[in-house]
Amino acid sequence: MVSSGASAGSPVAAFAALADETRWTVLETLAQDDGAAGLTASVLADRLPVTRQAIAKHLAVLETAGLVESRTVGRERRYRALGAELTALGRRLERIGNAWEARLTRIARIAETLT
Amino acid sequence: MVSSGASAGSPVAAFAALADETRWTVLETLAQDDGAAGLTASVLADRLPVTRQAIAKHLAVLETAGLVESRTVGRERRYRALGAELTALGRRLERIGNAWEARLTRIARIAETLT
DNA sequence: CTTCGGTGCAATCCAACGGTTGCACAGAGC
DNA sequence: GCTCTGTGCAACCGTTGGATTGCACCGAAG
Repeated sequence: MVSSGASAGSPVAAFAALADETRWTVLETLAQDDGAAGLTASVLADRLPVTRQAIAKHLAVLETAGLVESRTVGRERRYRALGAELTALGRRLERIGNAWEARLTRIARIAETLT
Repeated sequence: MVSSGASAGSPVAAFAALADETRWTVLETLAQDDGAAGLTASVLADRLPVTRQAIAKHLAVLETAGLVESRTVGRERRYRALGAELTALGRRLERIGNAWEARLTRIARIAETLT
């Protein structure tokens, strides 16, 4: 499986998922309160000042972005934060930034040689 | 220097800046074609299928997020991509992801001990 | 001085997004 | 059986955001 993770294809979708304050709060709440069992949308809505449906939408976005995982227990759906995906995304950003910097310094060196 | 960089405060603003395809194209174009002189909004608009004003807005967003730097030459404004900021943001993401993972494994170990 | 190319500002348009409310459905517990 | 709680779907609303057009301004070149 490659296509659904945050480290796949264009990272823009993942960044869009991370570009919302409420979504970050959801992620952090999941990451902190996670007892490997996961939290339901209702529980999250109970702790955050937004409706359960809003939370559900955010969870859907996060799951599509691959930053969250869900498993259905009985009639309820528990969500877990996927820190590894976040890490992968971070490493990817780091690589891109380094590549740009490298190009800059290389050009600078060439310019220096020409002087 | 703390408030303007992409690595300051909440990273949400930086992610919002990175959550747009056109903005990424602008960034990549800057990073590739950069001859240390930088590119103007007009030049960018010439290469990308969007208006100069749209580019200007994107550049403003990117500069606010600290991902781009501008310097005024004559009557024109040249922009440079700041790869280092991107790298810093990436490292930050990496750290958060690792923290979440660490918490998970710690909880898992405790659960194992209880069994 | 006049002209031309690069910017900046403001108004406008439309799609996407976050959030809410309401309802309908499913499953565990009495 | 009935009830109560957790989900899911759909419609709706206000705001944000990407993009356009139009105009005014300023600086370098003729």
